[in-house]
Amino acid sequence: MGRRALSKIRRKELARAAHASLARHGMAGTTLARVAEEAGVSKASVLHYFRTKEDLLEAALRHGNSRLRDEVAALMRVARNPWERIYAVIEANLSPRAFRPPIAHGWISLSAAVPHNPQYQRIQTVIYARTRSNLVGPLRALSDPATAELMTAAVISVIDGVWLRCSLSLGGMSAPEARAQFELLLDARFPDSPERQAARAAMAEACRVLMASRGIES
Amino acid sequence: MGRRALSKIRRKELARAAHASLARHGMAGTTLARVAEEAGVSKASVLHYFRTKEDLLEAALRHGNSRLRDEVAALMRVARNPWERIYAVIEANLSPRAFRPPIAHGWISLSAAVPHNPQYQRIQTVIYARTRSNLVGPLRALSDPATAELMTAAVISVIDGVWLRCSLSLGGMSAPEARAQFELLLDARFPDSPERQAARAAMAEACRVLMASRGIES
DNA sequence: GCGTTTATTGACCAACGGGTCAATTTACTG
DNA sequence: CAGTAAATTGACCCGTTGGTCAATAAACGC
Repeated sequence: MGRRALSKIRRKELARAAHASLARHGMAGTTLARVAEEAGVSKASVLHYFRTKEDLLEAALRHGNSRLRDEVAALMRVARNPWERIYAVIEANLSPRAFRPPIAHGWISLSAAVPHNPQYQRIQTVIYARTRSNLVGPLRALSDPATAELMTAAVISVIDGVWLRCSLSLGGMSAPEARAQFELLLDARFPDSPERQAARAAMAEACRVLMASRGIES
Repeated sequence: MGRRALSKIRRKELARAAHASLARHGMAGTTLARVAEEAGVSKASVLHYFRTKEDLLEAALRHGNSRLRDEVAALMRVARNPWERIYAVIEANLSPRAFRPPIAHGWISLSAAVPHNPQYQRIQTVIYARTRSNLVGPLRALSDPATAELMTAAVISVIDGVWLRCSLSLGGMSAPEARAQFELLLDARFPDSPERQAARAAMAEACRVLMASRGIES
């Protein structure tokens, strides 16, 4: 095994460990020692692969987001029309793999750090732009540009809102509850047409299949 | 001046200082020394009024929320019908006094700490329950119970979403943009009736008057 | 096999954070 | 005024944390 490949693997594993620690213990509780323990290496080793803690957390942020991004990408590849693309984004954000209190908590912890770290801010901007792009495209196909923009912003707000609520574990925001909110929001401009119903069912099923194939239960 | 009253005042001032530090420097950057500096006292004095840092931050959380609560309460007293009560909640959450990146940042910072502190969790639960109650009441008067519940949850999600976006200062979520999202959401179940239009205008004006009377510019 | 990277680690360090304490000053009470 | 309680603070303590370093072990190229 090449040293180069090993290095990549170690970095990935450390990013995963950092993300796990972030999810379980939050930003304050995520120390180099804990990440090292989680990864089963020494603290000095962590610093060997990441010069600073900020670098490590940045990798953790990218790692955590990559899971969601892959989820969205997988469903987007399955989607065949605008409605399916919209539901691909929604279902990916509610998939049992991602929509869980610890994951949401890690996400919020990093969001809280964004104003103090330009690098985090850049990453967040990219994430935001991608989600926006994924939504505004299909919505433009279904409505006028202004409506598409507004609906996109509103859908993103609801995503952030339900994720925040999920991270707090208060009243335990569940995926079905969240789904109902998205339906309500979409109702504001779109009738529940057969195409929309079919797309909703198709993407929910696609998400279920993807989860089941990975052995993840909802 | 009684010692008792002085103590109350000092605690309030320290809570304010802690909240200000939280808004400016986030949770990690909020140290006892910084709060002391912000309040113009020594670090030991801070510990004299709050046995522990957790106590201090709890007070800061209550303080920050009390401003929003007072805002909502003031507008709710002005409101005379269900629609006005709904817009009272929305406008209070978008008032220039509260809807600002630093304030939102402080709020998110504390939200990130909620899973690690039962006391914070309890406070958040109360805040959530109050907002919910403020919304579900008027909504029940305008629709069936199930719709009222769902719309309440969705409005809260949008509130949290726009606040989170506001705290990130990405794309700079503005109050008008946020307002448009609430309008869109409400459109899902309610026509833009004359009553609704009148209430919207009335509460926006009431909020403006309240702000102006305090010398706060939007 | 040999020299040179690279990985890994324990030991160590300086900075900092929360929290304690004793001492001094200030304000109330009788 | 005297005495007591509260306020205020500087000095100090100690655990933790991010980060450094030199030493050792492993892996690679030749």
